[in-house]
Amino acid sequence: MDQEKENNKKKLDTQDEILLAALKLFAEKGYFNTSLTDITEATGLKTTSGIYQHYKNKQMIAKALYANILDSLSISIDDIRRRNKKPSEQLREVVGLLFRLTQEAPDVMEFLLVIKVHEFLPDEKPLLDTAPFVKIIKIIQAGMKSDEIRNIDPVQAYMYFFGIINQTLRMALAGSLAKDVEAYQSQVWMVAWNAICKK
Amino acid sequence: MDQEKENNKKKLDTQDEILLAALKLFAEKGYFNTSLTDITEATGLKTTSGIYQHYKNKQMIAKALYANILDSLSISIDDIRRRNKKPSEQLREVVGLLFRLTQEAPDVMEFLLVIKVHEFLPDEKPLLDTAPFVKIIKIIQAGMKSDEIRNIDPVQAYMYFFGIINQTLRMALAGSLAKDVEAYQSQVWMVAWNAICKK
DNA sequence: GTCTATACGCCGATAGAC
DNA sequence: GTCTATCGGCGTATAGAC
Repeated sequence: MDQEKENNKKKLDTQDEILLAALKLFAEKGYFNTSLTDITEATGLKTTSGIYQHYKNKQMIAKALYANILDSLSISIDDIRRRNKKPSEQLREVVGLLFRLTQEAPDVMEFLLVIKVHEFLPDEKPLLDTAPFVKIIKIIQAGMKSDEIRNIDPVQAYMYFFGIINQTLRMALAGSLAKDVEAYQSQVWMVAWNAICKK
Repeated sequence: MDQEKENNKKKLDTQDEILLAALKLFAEKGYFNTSLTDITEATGLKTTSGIYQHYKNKQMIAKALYANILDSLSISIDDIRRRNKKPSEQLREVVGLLFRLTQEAPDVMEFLLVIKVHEFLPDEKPLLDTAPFVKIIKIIQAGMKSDEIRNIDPVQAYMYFFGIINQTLRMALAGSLAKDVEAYQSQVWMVAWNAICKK
């Protein structure tokens, strides 16, 4: 019950604190510009030694972090597919999710859209082969079957649609947009959807 | 005349050889994963000391390289604007240029599209404030005046148009496309142009 | 202008006490 | 599980001979 109070705001164990600190620092300064000392300080530990209790080395921190992000994105997409039947609605909600993440968790989106993961995790699969993106391709293919989306190469459809979406989010992350990202969402959706929808 | 022979194939002085080696390595492995030793070997020198005759430090190599790339791109765009009157034609040729560069000088495009320059050159201006991109925005604005392009925020038009173009080129660079980039050029142009053209 | 030799600092990582 | 202490290595950079 004393412990309960702790649970309310933060039941974060050290493991997750490390991950959270690393996420912020990697997004801010990049993987190579953040030392274990930086992560240590941001976590509240005194020395880097504490880190090694939880992760084998710096790379493994990044790996765990990346896996977490992809997992959670994958789960969110599953949820969206479950709640919506029409591919167009599914895609619309995925866009909503990505805009919301850009607003509320820009560090996460930085990881997904701008950080070059393969520079420090050379063994990871290409992003397109990754669970969440495979699912997005499936949505697109379903949209073609149901005649909502033009019948072209799914990868090309992805390219057109998420080209526009991702460029918007990237520019938002870079601070190149005048207004909040969310302000662009409905317009950007329309233009992107228009690039792939039937007729 | 003896010297003339040299001029034909390569009048590259050591300065440029260093830049060329650095370009290749930075594009391949990233800035932080390439040591001065790597650059030294790729240049044909024996030790890193030779490098310091030409550049103050590693960062200055990257800076010179980046400046060169932006300059040459800027000049190419000037040339395109001079040779074509209609903004749509100018934009079409810029797209042609970018596709050609992606095919023939992928390292250069890697630098422009995927490398996070600010991680190692923190004082550079944002890409959008850079000469070639200011000129592209001007083309877009001209297109609006001449009623070829929808009258929206130029930055948004840039976002839509180059969102599609750049995503295509990025995927080509990542090896995610089945065919040569050039094979996609005309289709991608049409979709991108359609996203911003009037009616 | 390129080599030899060498210095220096930082960071990642380990051993072991508490 | 966190701290103290410390090591080893790599990568940047400099001084000076050729």
